[in-house]
Amino acid sequence: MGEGASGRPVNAEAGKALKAAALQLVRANGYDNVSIAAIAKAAGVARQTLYNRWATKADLILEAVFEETHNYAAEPDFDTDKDCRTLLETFLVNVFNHLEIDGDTLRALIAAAQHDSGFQASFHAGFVKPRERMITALLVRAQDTGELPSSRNPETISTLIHGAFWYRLLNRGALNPAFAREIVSNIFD
Amino acid sequence: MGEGASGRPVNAEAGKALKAAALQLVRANGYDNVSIAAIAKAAGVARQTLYNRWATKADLILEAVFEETHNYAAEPDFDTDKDCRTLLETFLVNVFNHLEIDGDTLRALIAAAQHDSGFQASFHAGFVKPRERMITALLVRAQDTGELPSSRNPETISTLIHGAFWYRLLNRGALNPAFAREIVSNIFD
DNA sequence: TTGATTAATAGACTGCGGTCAAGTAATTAA
DNA sequence: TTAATTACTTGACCGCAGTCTATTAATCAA
Repeated sequence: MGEGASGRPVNAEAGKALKAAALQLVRANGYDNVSIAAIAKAAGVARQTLYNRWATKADLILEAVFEETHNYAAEPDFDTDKDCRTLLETFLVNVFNHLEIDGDTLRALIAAAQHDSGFQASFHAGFVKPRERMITALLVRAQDTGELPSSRNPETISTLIHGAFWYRLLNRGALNPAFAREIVSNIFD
Repeated sequence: MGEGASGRPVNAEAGKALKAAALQLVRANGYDNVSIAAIAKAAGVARQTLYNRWATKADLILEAVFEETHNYAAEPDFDTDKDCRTLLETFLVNVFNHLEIDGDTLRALIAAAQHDSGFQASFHAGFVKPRERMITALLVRAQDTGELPSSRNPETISTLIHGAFWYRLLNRGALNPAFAREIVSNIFD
């Protein structure tokens, strides 16, 4: 057993090239206008190599587009003396901002999750659940500081917040700072 | 000009048969497991006849599944002396109930709207917008009766309510009376 | 060097949604 | 009866996601 047991070693470059090509093509042309074949061709790799690494197109795009998202500005900064209300609002503004780049892709991934329960599971684990936890944690903290009545249920409020965001996204409504402010105001006022 | 100008008349039976077959097959097997060809075959009609009437599979299913929904229990009953809070809660419970039949189909239609802007438009006009208006009207009434502070924005609250519902639906969470109660409680308490 | 093992390639294949074009059937007007 | 018009049928066609199989390439162990 052990790591590199035997056999031809995996070409790490191929995986990187596929993710890079997928990212570039999808952002340029939109999820539905980019074929698996085109991504493989742009990466200079056989189509089947792609399927060796990811089960579906959606799995590849999820990883390609959102592994870089983990880096910049995902988690809200807990180590400030700002109040939770402000923390939440700026967090939402940041998320909404990023969606100007990847909003269309995210819409396509949510759609893909609806007819592929395998992808649904990884999408939920890799995207949905972590964001739910961030907001819930922030709300719990708001209860600690007394900004939010302890009678409210943080999970439910988290659902309300994410729901508003998904609803606007999927119906192509505006996701701007004003909307972030309005959500926050409805939670805290 | 005028109605039946000339030419072979439309066979109304064909349209009905297609909707009936679509309804039955989709509820039995799920949206993604029913092909256009299967629906046409079950209706005893050519595939092209289907495309004479509807632009896409989604358009047909939307009409087939939700024309009967217009009938039973869509609008909340405004002519009672119940308070708006109760009205909203029972309305939500009714909607959630119906989703035990057509929830999967609705998920598929929301997904379809994400990669077809033509269908997106008709789905929004025929399904999304009417329901938004129902809830908004109910909330305005709640402000009239004083149940809801007039400082709140009914449109935003409507988005929060629908969003929570969509979020649960798309993430396959439970849509039960307890959730309806929790939503209402977060709006009115 | 030889074998076993695993990766990568190439290409055929399936089923799907949707389009297109040619032919046939049913109706109205002349 | 004939011509025009419109609906319906039939079957070919396209591009796509995903599967399958046979072949070739790279590595380790004997």
